[in-house]
Amino acid sequence: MRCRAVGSGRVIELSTTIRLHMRYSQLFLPTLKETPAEAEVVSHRLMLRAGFIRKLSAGVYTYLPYGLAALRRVEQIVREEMNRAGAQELLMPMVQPADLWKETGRYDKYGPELLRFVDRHERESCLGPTHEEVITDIVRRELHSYRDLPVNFYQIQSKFRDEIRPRFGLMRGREFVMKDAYSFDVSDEQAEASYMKMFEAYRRIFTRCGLNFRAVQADSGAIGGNFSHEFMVLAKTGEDTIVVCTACEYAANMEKAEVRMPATIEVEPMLDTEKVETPGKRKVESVCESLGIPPSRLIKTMIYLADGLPVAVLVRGDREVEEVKLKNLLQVADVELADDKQAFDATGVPTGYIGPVGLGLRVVADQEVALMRNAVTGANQKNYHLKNVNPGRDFQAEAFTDLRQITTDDPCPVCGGCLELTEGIEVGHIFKLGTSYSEKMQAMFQDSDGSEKPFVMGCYGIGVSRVVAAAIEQNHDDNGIIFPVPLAPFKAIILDLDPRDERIDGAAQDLYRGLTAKGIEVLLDDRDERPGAKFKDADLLGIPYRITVGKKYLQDGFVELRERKGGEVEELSPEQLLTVLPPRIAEAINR
RNA sequence: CGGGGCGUAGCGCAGCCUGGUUAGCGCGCCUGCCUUGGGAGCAGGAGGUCGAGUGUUCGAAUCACUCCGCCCCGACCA
Repeated sequence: MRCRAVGSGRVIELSTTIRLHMRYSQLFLPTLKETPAEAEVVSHRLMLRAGFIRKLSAGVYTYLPYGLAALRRVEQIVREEMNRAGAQELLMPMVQPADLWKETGRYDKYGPELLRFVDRHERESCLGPTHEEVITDIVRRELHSYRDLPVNFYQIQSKFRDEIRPRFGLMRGREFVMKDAYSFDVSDEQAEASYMKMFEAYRRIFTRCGLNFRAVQADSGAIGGNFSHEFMVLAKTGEDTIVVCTACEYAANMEKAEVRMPATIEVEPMLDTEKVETPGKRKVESVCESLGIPPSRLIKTMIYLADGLPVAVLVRGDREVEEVKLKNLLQVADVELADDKQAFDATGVPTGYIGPVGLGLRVVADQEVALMRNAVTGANQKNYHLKNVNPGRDFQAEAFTDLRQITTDDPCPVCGGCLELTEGIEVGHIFKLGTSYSEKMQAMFQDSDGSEKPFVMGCYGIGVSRVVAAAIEQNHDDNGIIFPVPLAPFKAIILDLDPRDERIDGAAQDLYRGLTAKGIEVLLDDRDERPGAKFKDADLLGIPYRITVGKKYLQDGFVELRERKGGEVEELSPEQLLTVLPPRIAEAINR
């Protein structure tokens, strides 16, 4: 069987649709006036209040019709862009045999996040947290020739990861909807081309979703090169801190952001070391105060336990150690700041007076420390510090490298511009996998020269349900959600302020039919509620355009149009509204 | 898994410390009246194994122990 997976051939469209009742009185949309106590972050609170979701158990939620509709909006955009990029959709099983996972060694390695269980025949199984094994199995069975490549398969599916701590509603659930894609190529170069295609597709997806995001370089680790990116939505409640450059495109995870070595070196003659008494001065601040020096003249000595073994870590007094960088340098699984007792046990010196000079411990230092002249450090003796300490002359370190947290005072490592710190929500992650899975699973194809080669793989994830949460985190106000138009389940809502008044009700109904006929997804609030309740719900639900039919219509034949995200109320005749609104919505979607 | 906290009506909470009648309040829900431009008002009503179990006691929502569930903070990640 030969199949061309990518190409410009014609395709058929089978659209997935979600139907929502368009009359509020018929729609199951339970909104809440009060916030359930469990919800801490905005998106979680608003999703509960606006009737998106209800919790079944920790990290596991039911999507109610309105929430499902929002999810489908994101899915639709994802599908369109994945398809545009030449990927093909399939759907893999959620329950997977352990044997497959044992082939790659991940059955043991994956950890407790992988929910394992046995079926009635005592066969070991697991719930798929990701699908590299399954897709690689498919490909090795079905694809055998370089002529079959490249391919990229994706699915949109519920994943289960038994998270240590589910939190923030849909932001970190145990069950969540994910789009995962896997590419297979003949060579590294081709795989990189596939990667770039996905990078582009992701940019388009998140742009179309109306999100403010950045692609940040992620840990390229063993693979090397720039072939792992995380897509971060900038929002206050993000779980990661990221640094972004105000001048160029640079963005990086705080943990990984490289600090640029300062170009200028202070040239200052080295003075003789001198011991000074500093009784009771243990904090950087108090030492500096009593000696009359700025914290940048002090070398701070932190004792860490690296997989349980003590290491001294040096940074300038005004800097903070970045533990991820430290962990990577030391090549250990875990680093932890020693407490006072552990530090004393390791050095024989109370914390506050520890220093690198004559310290019988492993010492690693931040690169900046190497540039310091005549610095102050602990004297390794209670109540004493040393002045005029010089790296190289007075102590050695096994490494002088980037070990500290980047700050907004540092220049952008790419262009030298100014940096800003923001919180980010990771909504997508793409990386080049190489041949590790295909080799372990013996997934080979025959190349044009007749040789057998392992497929070169890439994998690409999007947290679809998380995108919905992120969109809300980024777009809300005190009154509720402000949906980006492309993600809004309904583009407009008509407030029928008095369904019992024939003229008002008639006008509302006419508008409803008129907009529907023009293909606008509109919600008609025909409930027997007081106006206040309707206004509140319309705001809470985040519907982009609100049309009010009330007294003003009786008086002068006008209905009101207002954008949810703010702005003026426009008074229009129903006819004007029907001509004005549809193009505006179309423009907002295609922007 | 470590640290902190919570579990009382659909939701938000009081009561518990100091044990003692029919366990309260607000919102929501039902009925009726009334009202209709930012979650109205009045009247009536339904709704509770007080998370579960064991113990202490004449008597437990209240005290003790065990378990379960949930939330928040840390290490993981879409």
